[in-house]
Amino acid sequence: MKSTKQKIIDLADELIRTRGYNAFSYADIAAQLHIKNAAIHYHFPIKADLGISVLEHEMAAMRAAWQQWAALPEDEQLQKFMHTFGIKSKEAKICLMGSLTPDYITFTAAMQEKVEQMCAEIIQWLTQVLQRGREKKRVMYEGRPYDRALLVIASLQSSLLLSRVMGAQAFGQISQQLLQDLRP
Amino acid sequence: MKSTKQKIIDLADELIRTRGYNAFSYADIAAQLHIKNAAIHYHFPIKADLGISVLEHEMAAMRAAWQQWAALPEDEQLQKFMHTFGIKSKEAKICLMGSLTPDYITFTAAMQEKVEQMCAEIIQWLTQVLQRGREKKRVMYEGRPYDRALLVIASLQSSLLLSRVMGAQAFGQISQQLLQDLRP
DNA sequence: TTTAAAACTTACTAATTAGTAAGTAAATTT
DNA sequence: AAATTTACTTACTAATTAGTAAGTTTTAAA
Repeated sequence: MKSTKQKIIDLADELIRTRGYNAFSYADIAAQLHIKNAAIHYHFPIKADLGISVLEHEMAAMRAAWQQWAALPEDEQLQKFMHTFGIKSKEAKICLMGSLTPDYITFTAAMQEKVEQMCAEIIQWLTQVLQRGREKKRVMYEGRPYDRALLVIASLQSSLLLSRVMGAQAFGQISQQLLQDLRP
Repeated sequence: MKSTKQKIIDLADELIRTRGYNAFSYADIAAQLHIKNAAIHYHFPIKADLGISVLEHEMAAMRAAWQQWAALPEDEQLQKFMHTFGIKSKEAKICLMGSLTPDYITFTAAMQEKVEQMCAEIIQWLTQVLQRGREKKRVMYEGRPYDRALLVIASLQSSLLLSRVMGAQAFGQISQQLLQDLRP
C-alpha cells in the first residue's frame, strides 16, 4: 500500500509529464486523491518542494536502471535507455527534461538547480556509455562523446514532444535514425 | 511605428519563448506596454486568439525566409535554418515548437491545430530540402527524408531547451554533430 | 494508559487569473 | 459637421492560485 506522500509524488509526476509544471495545481491532486489541499502542503510546503521530490524520485529510478544495465554491452545499454523513452511515448507522456526545461526560468533557484543536476547526470551517463561503447567498437560516431551525448538526449527528448503532436510513430522514426548514425 | 496590436503579438512571442504559454498573463503584457488588461482583450478576446496570432506571425516570417533561400544549394539552406536557431540560443530563447509542444494538451482545439500545422509545415520544408539535397549529393544520410527531417528538427528544438540549462555552447555542440552526420 | 508526534481537515486569505460590460476619446467616413 | 467605427479605459466578476493557521483524528512511543 502506497503512502499518501508517494501517491502525491506519483500523481504530480504524471501531471508534470502530461500538462506541464505550471499547468497543474494542488487542487488537481487533492481532487484525484480525495484529500484536501492542505494535506499536500503538509508534505510539500511549497510547490517547488513537490517538484524537487518528483525530480529526486525520477533520478533514483534512473540510477537503479543504470546499475541493472551496467554489465551489458554499451550498445544494448543505449537501446534499453531508448526503450524507456519509447514506453513514455506510447503513454503520450514526455520526459521530465522536456517538460521542465521550457518553464525553467519560472522556477525557484532550488528547483532550477535540481533540473540542472538531472540534465547533467543523464548527459554524464550517456557520455560514458558512448565513450566506452566506441572504445569497444560497439558504437561508432565522430567527435567528442559529450557532444554526441547531447545530440542523443536532445533527439530523444524532442521525439516525445513531437510524438504527441505529430503522432506516436515519430518516436520510432527518430530513434531509428539515431541508432543508424551510431552503427559501427 | 508599430501598432499596439503588433506590440502585443511581439511581446507575447517573447514571453512564450522565455516563460512558456501557461506562465504569462495578460497582466504581464499590460504592465510592460503601459496599457490596460482590457485593451489586450479588445484585440485578442481570449488567450488562445493571441497564441494563434503569434503562431501565424512566426509562420509568415519563416515562409518569407524560406523563399529568400529557395535558390541556394540545399546544404546552405540547412545551415541558414540552423543559424536562426543559433540566434535564438544566444538570446536564451527557445523555438515555439519547444515552448508549445509540452503544454499542447492544455490548449484549445483551435490552438492545438495551429501548433500541429506549424510543426507539419516545418517538417515538410525540411523533408524537401533533405530529399533534394541528397539527390544533388549536397547532403548524405540513410533512410527516408521525412524521418531524417524529424531527427533534425527534434535535435534543434531540444538544443535550445538544453542551452538554457546546460550553457549556450550546447547549441553549437549539437548542431555540429548534426551537420557531421549529414556530410556527404 | 497517557503522551506525543504524525497526518491530516476545516476554514481561511491575498493575489492572480482570464474574461466582460459599459463608457469614452480619437480617428475616419459620410 | 454629424455619424460611425476603431481603439481604447474604467470598473467589475467569478474562478483559481499557492499558501497558512488552528483544530482534529490517527498512529506510535513511553
